[in-house]
Order: sequence, then C-alpha cells, then structure tokens
Amino acid sequence: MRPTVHDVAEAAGVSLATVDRVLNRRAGVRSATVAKVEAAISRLGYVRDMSAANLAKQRIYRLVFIIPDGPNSFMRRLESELEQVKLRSALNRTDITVLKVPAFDGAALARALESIDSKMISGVAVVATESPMVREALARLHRENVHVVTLVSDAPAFKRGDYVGVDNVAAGRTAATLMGRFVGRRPGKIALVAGSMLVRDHVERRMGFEQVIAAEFPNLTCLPVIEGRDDDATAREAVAACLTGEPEIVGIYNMGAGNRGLIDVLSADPAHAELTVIAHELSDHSRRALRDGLFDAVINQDAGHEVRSAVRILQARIDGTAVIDGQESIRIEIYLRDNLP
Amino acid sequence: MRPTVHDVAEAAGVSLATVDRVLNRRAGVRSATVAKVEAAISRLGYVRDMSAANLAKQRIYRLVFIIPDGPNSFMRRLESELEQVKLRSALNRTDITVLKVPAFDGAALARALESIDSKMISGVAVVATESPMVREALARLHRENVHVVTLVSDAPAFKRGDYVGVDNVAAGRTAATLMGRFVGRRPGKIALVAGSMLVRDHVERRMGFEQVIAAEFPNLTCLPVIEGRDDDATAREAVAACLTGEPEIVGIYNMGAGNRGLIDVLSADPAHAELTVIAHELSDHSRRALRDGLFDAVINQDAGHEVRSAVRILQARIDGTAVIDGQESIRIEIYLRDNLP
DNA sequence: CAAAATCTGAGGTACGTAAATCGAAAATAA
DNA sequence: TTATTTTCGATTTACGTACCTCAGATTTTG
Repeated sequence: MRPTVHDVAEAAGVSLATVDRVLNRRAGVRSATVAKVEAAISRLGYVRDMSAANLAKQRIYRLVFIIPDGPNSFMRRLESELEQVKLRSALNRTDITVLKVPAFDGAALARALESIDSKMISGVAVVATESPMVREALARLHRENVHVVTLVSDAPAFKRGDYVGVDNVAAGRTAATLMGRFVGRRPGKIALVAGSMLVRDHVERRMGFEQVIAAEFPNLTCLPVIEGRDDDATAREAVAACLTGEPEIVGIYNMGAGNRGLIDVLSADPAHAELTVIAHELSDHSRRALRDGLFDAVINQDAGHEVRSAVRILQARIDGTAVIDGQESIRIEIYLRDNLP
Repeated sequence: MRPTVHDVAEAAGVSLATVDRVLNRRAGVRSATVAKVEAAISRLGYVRDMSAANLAKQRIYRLVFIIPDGPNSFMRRLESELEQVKLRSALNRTDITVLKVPAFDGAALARALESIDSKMISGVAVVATESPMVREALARLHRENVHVVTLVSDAPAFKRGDYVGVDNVAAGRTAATLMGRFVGRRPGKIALVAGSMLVRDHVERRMGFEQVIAAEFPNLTCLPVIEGRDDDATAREAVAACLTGEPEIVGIYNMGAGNRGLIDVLSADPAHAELTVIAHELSDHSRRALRDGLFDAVINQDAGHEVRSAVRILQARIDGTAVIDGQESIRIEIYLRDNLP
C-alpha cells in the first residue's frame, strides 16, 4: 500500500497539518521541521496522490490559446486539434478558451493578451507575432504569474516561457539536404515559394534552406522567393509564371501555405513530374500529391502533438512539476510516399 | 460547474444508487430506467470525474511489460524508457512490472506469459515472438480479460489486442526510396545488413526495401543479406569482408543492430564516404555518424513514445475509454543530419 | 391472488488530500 | 522576566465517486 500523508506525519513525528503545510509550501513551519518532514517523505517514498489532490483542490486549469485567424492551414489545423483536446479536457479539470486574432497584427494580439485576467487564467499559449507591445503584454502576464508558452514560432525576445514548436532554420536545412540529394549532381535552379515573408518561420526556413544549398550544393541556385500569400490562387499563378519564365528550374521548395495552388500547376503538365518538389505541412492535399509523385517529400510538424504538448507543459508549470523533455520536443518530420501515417 | 452524479439523479428522477448502478453497469436496473438515466446524462453532458472515481475505486493499473533480454539496443532503449515511466507511474495509480525473457525464445516467452496471474494483472505489453505456444498464452490472457498490446513487432495471428509499433514493411520501403534517390542514376549494388533474419521486423524491412529497389531503381541490385547477429564485432567483420569483396557497392542498408561495427568500418577508410548509408535506430553512435557524414539517413521509431503509448492504450482499454488515434500512432521517423532532435 | 423475484430508494462509509479554524506550545524579542 | 510572534497540533469539512446494506416498492410468476 502506498504511504499517505498520515503515514508521513506519523513517521516524521508531526501532525497532519504540518505535513500539509510542508507539502503545499505554506508558511509557518520551521526549517528544521520542514527537513524532518521531507526526510520522512523520501524515506517512505511518499508521492502525492494526484487524483485525491485534484479532487480536494477543486483546481481547474484555465488555459487560453491565442491563434491567428485567416486561411493559414496550419493554424486551422491547430484550431481543430484544439477542439479535440477541448472535448477531452473536462476529464482533466482543464478548461480551454480559444481566442482568434487577425494574422500578422501585433496590436490585435497585444490587445488579446491584455484582455487576459490573470486572476482567472493560469496559463496562456500563444502563436506570437513579434512586436514591442506583444512583448510587454507577455511580460505583464509573466509578472502576474500567468504561465506562457509560445507556439509554432518562437519569440526569442521573451525568455520567460517555454517554446513548443520546431526549429524552423533546421527545417529549412532539412528540406535543402533532401532537395540537393534528390536532384543529384546536375545543375539547375530552385524556386522558393513562401506564404508571406512577414512571418518569422518562413524567413527562418528560407535562411536554413539557402545556407545549405549554398554551402553543399554548388550546382544549385535559389531563385528569389515567390510570395503565395497563404492563398492557393495567388500561389498557382505565381508558380506557373515562374516555371514558364525560368526553364532551368529543377526543384521547388514551398515553405508555406498554398500547396493546392502548387499541386494544380504540377498536375497540369506531365513534364513537371521531373521536378523535385518539397513542401511543408501534411494535409489531405499534400498526402495525395506525395502518393501521386507530384511531391517528393513533405516536412511536417504535428499540430496535435503541439497542442497536447502545450497543454501538458502549462499544467506542469502550474503544478510546479517536471516535464518529460523527450515527450514534449516537437520533431521535424519528413514524409515520403512510403512512410505516410 | 460540472454536473455530478447527484445532478444526474435529480434530473432523471431516480436515486443516486440507481445512477451508480447504471454508470457502473451493475445489474438490477430495468432497461426503461437505464434509458431515463442515460438521457439525463447526455442532456446534462455529465462526464465522470476520473480523479474522484479512481480515488474511490482504489484502482491500481497493474501492467506487465515483457521484453527480450540480450544486446539488441532498441530493446535496451525500451527498457530504459520503461524505467522513466515507472518513476512517474505512481502518480497515475499505475504499477509496472518489467519481465525480461531470452530473445528469440518462444518457449521462454510463453512461460512468462503463462506466469501472469490474471487476477492480479490487468494489462500486458509484449514484444511478441511468433509461436503456437505464445499464441495460446496470449489467447488465454484474452479469455481471462487481461488486455494485451503487442510492441515493436506485430503478431498478426493474434487479433485481440492493439499493436504499438511501426509498419516495418513501410519502414523498409522508406529506406529504399531514400537510398534510390540519394544514390541517383548510377548503377551499383546495395549491401544489406540485418541483426538476425529470425526476427520478424527485419524480414519485413528487407521485404519492403527490396520491393521498392526492384520496382523503382533498376540501376541498383541488392546483395544477399549480411547477418550481424545484433553484435558489433560480427557486423564489423562481415561488412568489411563484403566491402572488399564487392567493389561495386554504392550503398549500405543496415536494417538492424550493429551500427557501431558498421561505423567502425566506414570511418576506417575515407573512400567509404562515397557510400550512401542508411541505418535504423537513433542512438548516440548513429547521431554522431549522421553528423560526421558517415550515415546519410537514419530511420527511427521513438522508444519513449512507444512505451508511453502502450501504457495509455492499456489504461484506456481497462477503463473502457477511447484512445486518441493520432497520439498513439507510432511514426516512421526519418533523420538526416539536419533534423536531429 | 398470493408469493416470489426483481427493482429502486435512502443513507452510510470510504478513498487521500486540501484547507480552514482555534487554541496550545515554543521560540524570540523587549 | 514578560510580551509578542511564530510554529505546531487536533479536528473538521469538503471534493465526487464507488460500493455496501437493508428496507420498501414494483413487477413477474405460479
């Protein structure tokens, strides 16, 4: 039978109330007594029964997720995964509120952050846009003991929270290595497609990609970035124009949204099957493109994993317990036609 | 505030005891009354408070993990991840026992399975070796309501449990696609290295690999399998002998253990840097080999994920609750030097 | 219709912890 | 020393569910 607080109290020669004060870091216990209790705890191997503790505490983890509105498909996937988590969240005494703010709008994000009542909310997960106002709003939350994790795109200037997401520079490097190795030794040009170069993650992916191409694949050169603006139609036209204008293109790296537009262009002309195409984000469309040979590889980060990880980390921070690093690190996933989940 | 059993009782116009009988599927309630209660439950959106239920139930999930003994590094990684999980398992009212049995020994595994007391144990996770005795032992557990998951290597003949692991045929196909694309169009031979061809997963990886090479990369031919026997020294000598004997080798696929021996051979001669090498299992050694350019890609399955997933699935089966498919599917991970976690 | 079987209600205890009160004891300061 | 603050004990209530008993109500069976 597992030891209980009663056993600890008895073993330490103190009362239940004192054990409780020590366990919950309440004031009014001499350090000598704290040591006695802690000795008893480790001697007995006592671990708090979380079921009972949560029950008694009537604690509800009130979390807020703030994600950008708009067509970006990864954000929409995050949103739908959040819905899944919300369905199960009642079981964990967790209440999740999702706030959507206009994309690329630092002021709107800052307002959303400022609207958070630190009396009510104990954790916030946010897809951060960098701006001084946002930084200050995050700092305020930190001052008022609201735990923060940044999602998807790190906010390096804000050091007080956890980051849940991938290293986008490394993701770009990964795409470049695949591109270089898949293309082989023949010379050629690579077309780069981005959602919008305002977003930090796309900038980082591009940086990593171009670094590796320049350093390791001198036979390849990167063309200027085509901006698809997270929009399929725009991406389609821009890519089509680029392909006709540049006959020497041997590969395409789509580092953002707009996969559907790209797929349209590729499937329009069988000659495009020769191209090596690497894209981001596993969706129904990109899966089909992989299977049909239009795409050669897809780089992905698991939105569901990201959401669940953010929730677990926030809960752990609120409880003051440890996080399992291996479980919470988000992987840069590579999918070929053969290892689709 | 979340509704409780009391609210359900009131809403259904029955007593607490009746609600309890319905919730816990106890006998002695007319079907009309059951319907009334269930209607009230769904009307109020009642969900059982697991913290309270577990506390009251005094339930302990008693799980047994059976894994092969021996030098296989993936099994050792499973074991160490199990230790990690055990440390945290007290928090979840979960008690995990790890049994190690001789590798490749169906009889020993069957004995271990037979030793499981279905009165005490409610879930078993096993790295299955196929044999009639094992199958019968698994069937007995199923008859006696012990939930079973098979780990790492599926046991297709046993359909009553969940499988936690990757599709090894697909893993082999993935390796082959990478190999074919990395090598390019030049002709050559591929050396295949396996731990021991007795193990099902290696057989499957080889099958997938050879399928894809034969179908899609006619410039490549696969040499007969070199058996490394899960042993670094054996692998080293066998690979070295093969490389000197076959000058036309352009790639090596190591589908099992023995990475250290392979790395030794590769680092011995700078000329081997030309080889395209794809291996399984991310370890300290294979990471370094990736970074040093000795390996070109590593296929991996996450041992920690696998263990945690097995535990969650067993708990869900015992509780009769749902599992989150996306969370429990084990991915065929591809690592290049750029996306190492 | 009566007896038997089945169903339901009321109420209790238990699980392990949190959190509170209030007075007693001990330590520290004056 | 006395006064004051700090530390500690004893006890109680509450959280939501599980599980038990026993009596009373209802239905089914003979």
